[in-house]
Amino acid sequence: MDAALRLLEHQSLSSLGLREIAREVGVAPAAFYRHFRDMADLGVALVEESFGSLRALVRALRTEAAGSEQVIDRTVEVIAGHVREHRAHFRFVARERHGGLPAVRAAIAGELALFAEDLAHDLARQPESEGWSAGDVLMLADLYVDHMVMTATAFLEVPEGDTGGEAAIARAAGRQLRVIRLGRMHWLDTEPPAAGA
Amino acid sequence: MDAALRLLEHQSLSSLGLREIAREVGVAPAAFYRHFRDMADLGVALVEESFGSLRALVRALRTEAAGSEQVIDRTVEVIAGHVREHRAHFRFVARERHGGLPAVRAAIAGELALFAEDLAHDLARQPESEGWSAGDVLMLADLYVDHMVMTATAFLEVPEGDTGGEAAIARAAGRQLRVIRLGRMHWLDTEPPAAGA
DNA sequence: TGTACATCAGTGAACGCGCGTTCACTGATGTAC
DNA sequence: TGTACATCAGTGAACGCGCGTTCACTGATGTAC
Repeated sequence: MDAALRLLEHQSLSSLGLREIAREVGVAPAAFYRHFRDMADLGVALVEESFGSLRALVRALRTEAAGSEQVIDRTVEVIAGHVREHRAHFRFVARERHGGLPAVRAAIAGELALFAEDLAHDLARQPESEGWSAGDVLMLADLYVDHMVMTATAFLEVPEGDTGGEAAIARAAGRQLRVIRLGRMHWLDTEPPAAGA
Repeated sequence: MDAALRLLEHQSLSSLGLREIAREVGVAPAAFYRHFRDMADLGVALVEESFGSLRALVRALRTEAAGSEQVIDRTVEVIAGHVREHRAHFRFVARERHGGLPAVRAAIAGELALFAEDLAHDLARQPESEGWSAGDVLMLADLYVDHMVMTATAFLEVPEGDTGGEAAIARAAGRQLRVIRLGRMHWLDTEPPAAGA
């Protein structure tokens, strides 16, 4: 799996060959079958490994004081740090999210949906969500998750070690999160409190 | 190009073969070279074709009355309509945005940046942007563009003809745009008016 | 109006190559008694 | 403690196949004079 991840830095799963991986590992092609049925099988395993480290990210954010102004900067910092440390995993997920193999795509979509549900659960318990319908909380969670994905992707596009580029993305992402937070705070100003609940 | 687009519905460009395209067209493999140098060349041509129709979308949105509440629903409708009519193009762009071929990725990133700049220009002329720095307007435009991309992608994930699924995504996207719009309206409440300008 | 030439999309055969997959096998490690 | 057996990762040779690319070619269409 490490060898595959290494090779996937510069290509997508559907163009990666089983023999290529075996060569990188230094092993006969047939040895591949001792571990995976086919490439889709490998892909799903890589998705699981990738989201394992993403869950660590969620846990880290969960322990932060929620709703405060400074939590926004911490959130962006945590994402930046995780992307930096798990570059290959994030790149793999970004590539395969809309990539070629349906099984891999489905696995990623499932993990992201779980992610959004967890976040919705956390958001619902915050005082800012008083008066919000469950559907609206999930909508907000989806917006946050989408934004996190876009931010992580933006970090990936910065060449490794370019701290200036990273800082620019962090600044923009932080301001965007502030826009969303302001919108959240004023959501009930215009909507009737229990609309759609 | 039409044949390639047809074949790209179920796979990514890097796994698509030149012979496969020739077979779909009903032509000898060598005929491919009369039109494109290689697959990356084809990919870039497809990106240009795809964003040609996207520009029509921008123009359509530009003529709408800006800033009003109802423009949000119209925006989502227009995106939904364009995705429905140019499904193959959008799917191609979504796939290759982070896909395997660097030339294709670069072409897409360039088009999206142009797209965001255009939108920033439009936003800057709206009364709601009074007191905003140029950087903040571009940040907002990026947020809108990212959201449009996520929305278009979400529409793609709905099976063709599932109007119920489409409506659910349209509803969620509209509410998310309202959150962003509320945030935009209250942006200057907390920031000093000319901050960072 | 007719003729000579250029352009251009497509042909079909051929090439060498790397691919995924299969097979019976080897040898090391773990387990039961 | 020793023996017999099961498990399991890896081997290496072989297979048929489809790939990208090249080549000299054909025939239709457009253009110049």
